[in-house]
Order: sequence, then structure tokens, then C-alpha cells
Amino acid sequence: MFTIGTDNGHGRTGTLRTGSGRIPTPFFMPDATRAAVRGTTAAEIAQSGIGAIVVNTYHLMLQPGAMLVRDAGGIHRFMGWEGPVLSDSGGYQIYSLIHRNPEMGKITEEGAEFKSVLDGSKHLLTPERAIAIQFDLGVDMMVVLDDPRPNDVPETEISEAVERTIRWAKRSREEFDRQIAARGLSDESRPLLFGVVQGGMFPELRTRCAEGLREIGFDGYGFGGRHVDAEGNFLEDIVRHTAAVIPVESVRFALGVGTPEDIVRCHALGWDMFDCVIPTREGRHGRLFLRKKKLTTDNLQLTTGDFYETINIHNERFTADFTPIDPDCDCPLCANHTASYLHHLFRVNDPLGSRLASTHNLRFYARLMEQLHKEKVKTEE
RNA sequence: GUGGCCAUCGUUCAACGGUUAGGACUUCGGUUUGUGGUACCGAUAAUCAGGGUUCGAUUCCCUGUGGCCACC
Repeated sequence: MFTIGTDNGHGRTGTLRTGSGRIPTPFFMPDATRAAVRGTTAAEIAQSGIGAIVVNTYHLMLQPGAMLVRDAGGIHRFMGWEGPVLSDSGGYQIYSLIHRNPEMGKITEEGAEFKSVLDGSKHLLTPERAIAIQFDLGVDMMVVLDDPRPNDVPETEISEAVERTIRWAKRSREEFDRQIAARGLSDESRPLLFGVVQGGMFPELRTRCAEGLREIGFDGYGFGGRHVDAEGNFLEDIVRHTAAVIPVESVRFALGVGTPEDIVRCHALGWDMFDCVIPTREGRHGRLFLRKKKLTTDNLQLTTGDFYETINIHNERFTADFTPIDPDCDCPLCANHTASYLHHLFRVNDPLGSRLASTHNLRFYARLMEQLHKEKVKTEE
């Protein structure tokens, strides 16, 4: 499933084999939470150089429902995307929902109880149900339901969340194996399963969680919780430590990472997979990522983000800027349009603006990953 | 031409004769890290002109200018 290649100086490279094709690591996945990378088509995603996407169990179970996606022929056919698809379990989303408004649900040993934001109906997402839903979705990579906590809660609470995450992971694994057997899937055709390492900012709890998950056994392991503090500062020590307690032969998934510099840092610390809303969300709101010369000179500094810059296309200075956003970019926006035109599209609030900005940012992220992957991967054919 | 009504940020609405004339939209900046994001935060910006009454006028009175409505 995961074949480690070389370390090219940026971090380790490799190849991950999924039911929908191989994908070189490191790679970045945009979030198509509700089965859409907002405002873009599957063809545009693929054209930007993005190899895999992330959908969300929590969102899709509510709308349109796992059964409907299954009846549509699975998530790939449903959304017209042929590449690898990973589904997040929804643990983080429910935690966010409850953290924001305790009235919306609660976490019990059985699972996560929550009220639907759509109609107020009550739901219980158990570890088993999360796995079953992901099988119905027909994804290539699954994530177990976990129990995330904010970084600033007491250690005892984090510790309890770690133990629960491990117990849930075990239940998830058992349900996963049942589903494999019931569906008669082979080791070649089955999806990959990821555990999630929790433990907040406490190294010993991260270690404990990773060990508990290793005993159960997963194809890959994720970094759970948040990798930055409240001010957005990168938590280098805990990110490094967590990678180190995950088996070296397993693929490592840094959930929710992140800014370009955070991805570069995480990759240097041993992480292989990333997903984040940033390129599309910020694109929708008019922020564009621009490569700076340093990116092409191999000077990927770990401590700064100076290999790129961002612009806000709303700014007045673009009103009559008839040059491309980035002359060195080959995305549909930069290849065919001027900054002035994009500025205009945002000003008149045409969806084409956020679409072009999103695909531009995805192209930026894809090229960043290509850069990190620069040296050829030794693949075992 | 006669009568009536009206005139406040770019726009549209507030403000008893009484603190620094307020909101919404626009505009100008910024924020966004396993997407409840068509979201959020901040800033700039106005009493039509000239007189009068008053301790004090966006508010009351007069004149002018401009607009809207009705009637010849």
C-alpha cells in the first residue's frame, strides 16, 4: 500500500497505492466536504494537478445520505471524480459543532450524539456506523471516528479522549474487518484505514495513543487535533514527536494541514499526506497564492513562508492591472485572464471569480507538492 | 404658472431644539488551518446655500436653489 521512496532533502517521498490508483507522496487533498470542492468541477481539480480529494462522513450522512451515494454507484460516480477519495470520519466536525454550541450534542462512550443542522433531528454516529457509512460511500481511504479536544483543556481530559479514541479505533477496526469479510473484498481491492493519534500538546499522551493504535493496526496514522496554537504558531515539537511514534513504514496523514509553510514543515518532520480548506476557502474570498522565485531554487525554508506570497484581489490596485496574476502559473486563470478581470469578477460577485481563484490556488498547492516530491520516487513495479 | 411635499455619508433610511449626527448597503483594508463560511473583523465617508429665532438648530422661521406630486 505504501512504498517509501527516497528522502530528497525536503522530506521522505513515496507512493501510496489505493483502489483508484497510485499517488506519489507527499500529496495534498482539497476538501470536498459535501462531495464538492466548492465551485469547481472534477475536471478542473484533476487539471490543476491535484490527485486526491477528501469528503466528509458527517456531512454526507446528513445530505444526501450514504444510501443515496451508494445507489448512485459510489462517491466516484456520484461526483464524477475518478481519482482516490478519502473520507474523514466526521469526529472533528461534530466536536467543532458541540464545542461551539453544547446544545447541539454530546460525546458518550457509545459515540457522538448530535442534532442535524438541517432539520434538528437527532443522530448518533458510532465508530461502527462511521465505518459502515464510509463503505457505503465507496471511498478509497477511511478515517476512524476519533475524539478530538482543544489544546487548552486539562491533561486529564486529553488523556480520557486518548483512551476513548483508542477504544473507538478498536471498534472501528473490528467493524472494518466485518465489512471486508461481508463484502468479500480482497487485500488488493479493500480501502485503506487510518487511525488518528490524539494527545494534544502532551508528548507522552501522543505516544500512548500511537502505541494503542499500533496494537490494533492501521494502514496509516493521522495527526489529530490542531498543529498550531491559538495564535497560529506551528507546534513543531509535538508534530515531530507524533511522527516519530508512528511506524516508519506507515503513511502519515497530517489532518487539516495547512498553510504552505506548515505543509513544508510537516513534510520535513515526516508527514506524507495533507488536507486543508485553505486554498479553496481563501480563493473564494479573493486571496491568491503566488509563487516566489525561491520556490524554484530549492530553497524551501522550514521557518518562513517567504517562498510564496498572497494577494487580496479585492484591493483597488488591481482595478486596471492588465497583467496575469502569476505569469509563471499555467492555471486557467493565469493563462487566460488578467488581474483586472478577476478583480472585476469579485466586484460584481460572479461565481466565476471564486472558481478561477480556487483552481489557481489548487494549482499552487499542487505545484508545491510537486516541488516537495521533486526527485524521482523509486517504485517497486 | 399655482399649490403641496421633500432636501442628512457614494446610495438608502435614522436622530424630542441638547454629548462625538447612528444603521444598512457600497467603497477601502484585514481575517480564514481534518469547510454549518454568499462568512467574520476593522476603517473612510454626510446635515443643499444664505439669512433669522435661541444659551444651543439636522430639527423652528424666511429667501434662494434643486427634486417629486397634484392642478391648470
